Amino acid sequence: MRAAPTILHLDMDAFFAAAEQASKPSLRGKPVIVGGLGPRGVVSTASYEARRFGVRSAMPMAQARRLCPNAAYLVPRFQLYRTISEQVMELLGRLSPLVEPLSLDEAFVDLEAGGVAFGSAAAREAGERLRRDIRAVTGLSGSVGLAGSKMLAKIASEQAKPDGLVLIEPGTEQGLLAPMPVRILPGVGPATGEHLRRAGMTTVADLAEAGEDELVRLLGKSHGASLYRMAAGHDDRPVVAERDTKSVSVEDTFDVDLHDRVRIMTEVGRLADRCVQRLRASGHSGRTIVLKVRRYDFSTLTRSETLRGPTDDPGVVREAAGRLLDSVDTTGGVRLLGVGVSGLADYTQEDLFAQAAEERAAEGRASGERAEEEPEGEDSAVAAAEAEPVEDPAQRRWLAGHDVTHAEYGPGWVQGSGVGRVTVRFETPTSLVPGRVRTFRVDDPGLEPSEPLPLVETTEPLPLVEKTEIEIEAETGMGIGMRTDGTAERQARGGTPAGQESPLARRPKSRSEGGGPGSGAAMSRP
DNA sequence: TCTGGGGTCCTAGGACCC
DNA sequence: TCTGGGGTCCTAGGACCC
Repeated sequence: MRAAPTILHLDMDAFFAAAEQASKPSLRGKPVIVGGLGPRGVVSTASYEARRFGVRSAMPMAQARRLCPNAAYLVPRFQLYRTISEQVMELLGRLSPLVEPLSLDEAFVDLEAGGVAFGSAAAREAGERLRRDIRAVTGLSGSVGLAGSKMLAKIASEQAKPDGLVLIEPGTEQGLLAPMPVRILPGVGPATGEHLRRAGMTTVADLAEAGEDELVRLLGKSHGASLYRMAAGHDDRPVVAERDTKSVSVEDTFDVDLHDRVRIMTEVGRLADRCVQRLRASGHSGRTIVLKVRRYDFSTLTRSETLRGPTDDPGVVREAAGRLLDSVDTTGGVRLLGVGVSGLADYTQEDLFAQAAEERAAEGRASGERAEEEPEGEDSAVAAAEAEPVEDPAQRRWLAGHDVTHAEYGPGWVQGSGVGRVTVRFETPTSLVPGRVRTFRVDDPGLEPSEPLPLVETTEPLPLVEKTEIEIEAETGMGIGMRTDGTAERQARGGTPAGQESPLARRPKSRSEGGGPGSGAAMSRP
């Protein structure tokens, strides 16, 4: 707990929905709901206009449609959000080297470490300037909390929403915290909240009065002790810039439950391949393979197997996942399947191969031999992706909200599609009035998918051009959490030999199917 | 038309080892 | 033929967060 409010928490307002409104003038001031549009989708983010109807994050989409039938329903466009996020994080980086991103739309910044503020006045000024800069660069609003600890900075930004700034003056924390409901404390979710309520504790003051021993007795040593400290306003957690990834996983919820054992095994194989692609893209291999199965009744189980050493071989992960599936009873039907890898090691098998090849090459030169190139087998995950159905113009999916360009009418976005037709609204982020709507056949030769356009007019173009593959990954729900600059990041940490190609750079431009319902939906809690 | 997808951390029991 | 006490790894599940 520091004596000055120099920990800043930034939270973008209704981030996904706001980004869509910024890029689609006809949606400004209207309810917008971003999330999975399939039968089992949930809301990722609702615009403030939609929240007035009671729509909330994590709500089933069917319920949102009942509450707010006239909203615009859009599928998330992660590449757009990621691009905006990078711009925002860049602005944060100017304040301090200590920036801790929590998600695409949220981060802590240590202003003292950046030397930009050591007292209240300077901190407030930095926060207001940041909000202005974010609006100027992205066209979006963010809320800022300033306090002497992470917990309070986050509570402050929550109070500042939307589009505001709240500074909690050190010394006032206790009085502020005491009457608040326990749920505002980090680590108190539905289960703990209910647990505490049954014990007669509903406010932070109740927790502080109960004492540490009582909370430890109720919630266990670690949870109880940390909660007691939080309730007393004590939070010394530092802002941490870099965190090591601990696991990589992918999962799919199916529109209808799967019963056929062969189909289930096929899906597990596909998930294993996708998981390995992501694992490699992140520059890791891993030892423990995890299979996740959610049954028809929503009961969820996991099975795991730890290998003797780390792998990033899709065949190995596939087989392990398959063995794990063999031990699971799937009668009754399967709603969700997932494959994950944990116990990560820093280097990919590719790197190890490359190192081994280099060593052999060195030996070869010494003995006058020529070292063999590593065979192509390493890319079987990519090969599997290539084996996906080839794009057929008649089969193109026009996802609601995605950008398109028409040869005659220019840039626009998909407003909806069905029964062989696709409806497009022709407008851009900088259109002054809502654009005109036209309907085409889904196989109209003049219609093409296109990249998101910059939200604000800039002197320099946004770096969107070279990210096509990632965009496609995002559409199919495969790109979540993947950095577009993974190689650069690793180089910055000295992890990648100079000149080595990013795994992403070799990814084929296959528009793989399977972006099922809600695939790609991620949370952006308001 | 009830409940997504990607993570993190913690607990607890059993195996195994010293 | 009573039965010690860790430490660490592995597995499974649960809570929580965005």
